[in-house]
Amino acid sequence: MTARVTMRDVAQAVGVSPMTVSRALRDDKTVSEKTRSRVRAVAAELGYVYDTTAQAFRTQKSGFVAVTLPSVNNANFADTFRGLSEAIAGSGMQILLGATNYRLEKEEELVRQLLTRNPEALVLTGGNHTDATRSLIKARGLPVIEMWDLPPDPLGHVVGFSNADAMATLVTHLAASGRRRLAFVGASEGADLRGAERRASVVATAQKLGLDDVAVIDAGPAPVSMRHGAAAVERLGARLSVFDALVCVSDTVAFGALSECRRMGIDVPGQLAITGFGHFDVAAVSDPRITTVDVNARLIGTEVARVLETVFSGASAPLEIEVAARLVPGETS
Amino acid sequence: MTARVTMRDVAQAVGVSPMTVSRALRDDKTVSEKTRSRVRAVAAELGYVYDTTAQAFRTQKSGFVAVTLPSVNNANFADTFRGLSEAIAGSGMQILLGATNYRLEKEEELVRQLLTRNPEALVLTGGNHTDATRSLIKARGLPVIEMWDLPPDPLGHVVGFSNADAMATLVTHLAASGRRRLAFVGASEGADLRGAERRASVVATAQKLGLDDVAVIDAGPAPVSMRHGAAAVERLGARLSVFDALVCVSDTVAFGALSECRRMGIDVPGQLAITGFGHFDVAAVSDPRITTVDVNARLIGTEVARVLETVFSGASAPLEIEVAARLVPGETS
DNA sequence: ACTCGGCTTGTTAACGGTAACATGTTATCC
DNA sequence: GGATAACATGTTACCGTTAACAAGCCGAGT
Repeated sequence: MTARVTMRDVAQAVGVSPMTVSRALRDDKTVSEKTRSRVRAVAAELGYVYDTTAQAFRTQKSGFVAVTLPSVNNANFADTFRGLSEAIAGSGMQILLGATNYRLEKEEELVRQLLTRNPEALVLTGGNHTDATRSLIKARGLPVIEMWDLPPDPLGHVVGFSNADAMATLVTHLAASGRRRLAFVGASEGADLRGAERRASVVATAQKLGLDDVAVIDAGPAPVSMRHGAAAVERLGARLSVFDALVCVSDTVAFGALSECRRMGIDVPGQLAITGFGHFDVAAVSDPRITTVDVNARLIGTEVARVLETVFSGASAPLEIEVAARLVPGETS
Repeated sequence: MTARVTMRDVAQAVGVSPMTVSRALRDDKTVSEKTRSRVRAVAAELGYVYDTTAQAFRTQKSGFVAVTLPSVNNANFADTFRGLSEAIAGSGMQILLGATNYRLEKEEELVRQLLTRNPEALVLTGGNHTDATRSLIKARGLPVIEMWDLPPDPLGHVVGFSNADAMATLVTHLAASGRRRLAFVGASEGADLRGAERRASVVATAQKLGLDDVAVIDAGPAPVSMRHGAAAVERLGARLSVFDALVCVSDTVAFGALSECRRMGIDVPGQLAITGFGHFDVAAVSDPRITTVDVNARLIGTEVARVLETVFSGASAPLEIEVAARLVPGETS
């Protein structure tokens, strides 16, 4: 294995100083066109590969944006990630991704790890963090964006929507079409915080509208999947007839519930309404189509990218961008 | 903004040399227990954050494993990613992720970019790469793993399965249950290479078994989604009756097709069989359950992690690990 | 008491770039 | 023609950490 080719080698081959090579490769306007092209050619010929690590070290700018997501295995978060990656690509920033598995302690560990890489900004999902996470971040003083939520006490910038408001709209829609006996199907207490917010909102809105008390059905630990939704309905069995609407924490759960209802011969929406959350493909394609809430996951990503651009170009005041979440009526309600 | 806290500061506060701090923080056994704990305490007190960039630079080991996936927005690849991340977490390696959007040129650009970060290993999806990508990688001489395929001429290690064999099994299964007029629903030519392999295998196997010539139905550019599957069936309309089986490139497409069939009142599997690929949740939960092929996406990830461990502990010969893909009969065939 | 070896700590230089400043070189103007 | 500006390139030092080697200290063995 031959030693790696550095700028020094390229410089020597061209007959200039390493500094000139550095400038030529970075499109610094002070190098002559002639020199630049010679440097480029020689660099390619020698198989020179730029060392971003060295650059990051010297300039103290890593070129990284650290991002934490609860899970990549979720079409919504994956959409956000994609929107963010694609929109940020042009700026030369690279994403350093970590998954928290819906756990704040894992998030803390992750943030700790990510910070050692000197990211130039930090993007977190949600507005809930351990105290240690919060102080770590504050001490570091780097730009932070919280997304997917509208935290009451944000760490910095925010790009999100109100899970509570979105759910309230959904419950109001159900009430308007005559549903009164709601059950909320979601993850067990604790883990999924946005899910918990949705649950609380369903309970509160139902109360406000004078509906029956909402039954809370535990579909298992977060992240709850299609299988969990199906299993929850299966476990309910005949007791299902007590309800006239299942409000599910996400479209995946709703789809699982819907499929199981079909197997059990329950008429949706005749006997039972089912709603989801997230506007996943499965909700739009399934038969019947599932009533859901479009949270514009991809847009959240691109908006985060826009905030980052603003921040990197030297912005000051924390931005708070609210992304519209809108009801998407389907055939299950 | 106060200047960042470095090892020098910690050293000064403790009254030792930076070297001792370095050793203490890295669990070098040559520091005394007393010194180590003092260093730890002071570091925490001062809010010292280890600088991995500097370490990576000095040691010429980045601690990164570069990974390219066609898309994160695909439950299979997301599973692989998750399996890999979780299995690799203990080794202290961090994943640097990039998405190719199913395009080899994008892969090349990505590899080029990732290499500037000095990854210690490179994990690529599939065995197809541009010539430039291949030579870039070979020149660098770092460990490579190709996954999700069994390339005839691998760059290094391999963890995958034969898309062709898996599809052949599926077609054989259809033939055995009397289906003879197959249509393959997949992405347009060119983009999705594993999809193309599957298509070729369906065509070849049908021929070998003496079935009718397979119709190839273009559902759109990769990645093909549920919506694409539904739209393709909708476009076919009455012409659908020509076939007795739709072999779809993935479960998402199959689910879209299935849903549209239901809307159109087509009896599945009575009039038409539908098969998918990938063993996504949606295939297992939908009613009817979709016949599919389980490719063990998560296992691919964990196996890749195992290969990496082997490589980092100084292995030599290229490993080729074949992951079993198995038929999962459902209710749609 | 003296030597030797093991344990713990310190010193030096370097990893590959680039900011800041210095210097050389060529046009431009009166 | 000489001064001045505009452009092109070079020099120096440093970013934070650690490998390699040097050195101090202490107890055991003779």
